[in-house]
Amino acid sequence: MSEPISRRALILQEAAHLFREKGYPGANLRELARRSGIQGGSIYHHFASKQEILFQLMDNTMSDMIERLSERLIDSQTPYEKLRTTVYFHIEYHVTGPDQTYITDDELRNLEPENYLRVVAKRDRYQKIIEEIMLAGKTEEGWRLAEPKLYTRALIKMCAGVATWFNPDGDMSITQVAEAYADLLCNGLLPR
Amino acid sequence: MSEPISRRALILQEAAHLFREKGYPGANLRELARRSGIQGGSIYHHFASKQEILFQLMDNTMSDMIERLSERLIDSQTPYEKLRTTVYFHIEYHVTGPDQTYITDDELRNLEPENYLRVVAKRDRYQKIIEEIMLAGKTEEGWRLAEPKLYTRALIKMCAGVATWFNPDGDMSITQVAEAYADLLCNGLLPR
DNA sequence: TTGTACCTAACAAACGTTAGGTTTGCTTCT
DNA sequence: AGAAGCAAACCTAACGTTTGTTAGGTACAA
Repeated sequence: MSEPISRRALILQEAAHLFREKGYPGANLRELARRSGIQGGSIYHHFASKQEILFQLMDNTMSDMIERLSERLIDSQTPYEKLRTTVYFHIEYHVTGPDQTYITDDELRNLEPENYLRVVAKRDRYQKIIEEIMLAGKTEEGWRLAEPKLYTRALIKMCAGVATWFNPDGDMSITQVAEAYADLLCNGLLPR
Repeated sequence: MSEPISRRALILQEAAHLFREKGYPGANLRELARRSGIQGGSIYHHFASKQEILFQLMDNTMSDMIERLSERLIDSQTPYEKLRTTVYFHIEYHVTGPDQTYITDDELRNLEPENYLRVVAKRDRYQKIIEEIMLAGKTEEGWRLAEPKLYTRALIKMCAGVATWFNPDGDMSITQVAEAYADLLCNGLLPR
């Protein structure tokens, strides 16, 4: 079945959780090591520095998001379908991997300049994918939007925000939330 | 005109800025003192601890938000007007005081249990105000929303998110952005 | 003279990081 | 098969620095 998780992967996983709990500067490597089942110093056998752990975490997540969203969009034809797919994906990805996505959305300020640029570049690529959908919707289906970039950001923020309050044991499923959010974006609050 | 700012207020202001820059655990009191024009230890003449600075910051901000939003809503009559007013206010408040609002939205995890509860209580009061508007819109104007709480959160997240990218020197004013966001919430993307 | 506002210097603890040693499992040679 | 070699994975103990916080003092205005 699934391979046994490598220690390196385990450290990254625990780091995501710990960084979300305490923030990057508030998390310490001894605690991270403990949760990963090794001693403090042994972290450095797998990573060169604390900073590298953060960078790998964020860089991996961004790559994964771009790849997975692109895959999903292949099956969608119209801009309308693509928009709904994107809303679904973005919410689902944030809710299922809340640690990774929280770090990636929120710890940019703690990246050293070089790492910062690389992660931001990937984030911009991801945004661009959604922006293109908005643009296509405008030209092909007459969507009512002046600034595609503006609404791209609105979509990203509101969908990412779901992860901060969503409760798997609550009375709404991810799909139901995604449906509701997609409806809001498409049709708005006012009656038609 | 405006009174000379008290040292205490200055420290809070600089703390908001510093905490946003580095995160609460990443910010240190000597740097905060330096920016406030005093020596490290002197912070403790004004505050009992680093934690108290964070709490005062967040608590003040939440109180201010509740008060100011309530004031603004007095002039609005219909749920429709109230919704637009809320969108305007929430965006404007986040864009004009990005340090305070960022901390308040983001540093909950670093509050000690007692402080946490008090700030969350105020945050919930703020949310409740918006939720009531959603509910009124549904019953009085037939808005299309199943879960008012759901859309309240969507509104809050997407409007707060503006502060992360808004540029006062860019080619859109706060008002223009607010207009666009309010339109999106009311009417959605699809043509009518 | 009394209290507010601040400074200086130090404390103990916690931090990221490093050096050097030990264990473990695999490969290679005889 | 068994010994020898080796690199990866990990441990232990320590380093220098930074951290929040405190104690005790000074300057000054009411």
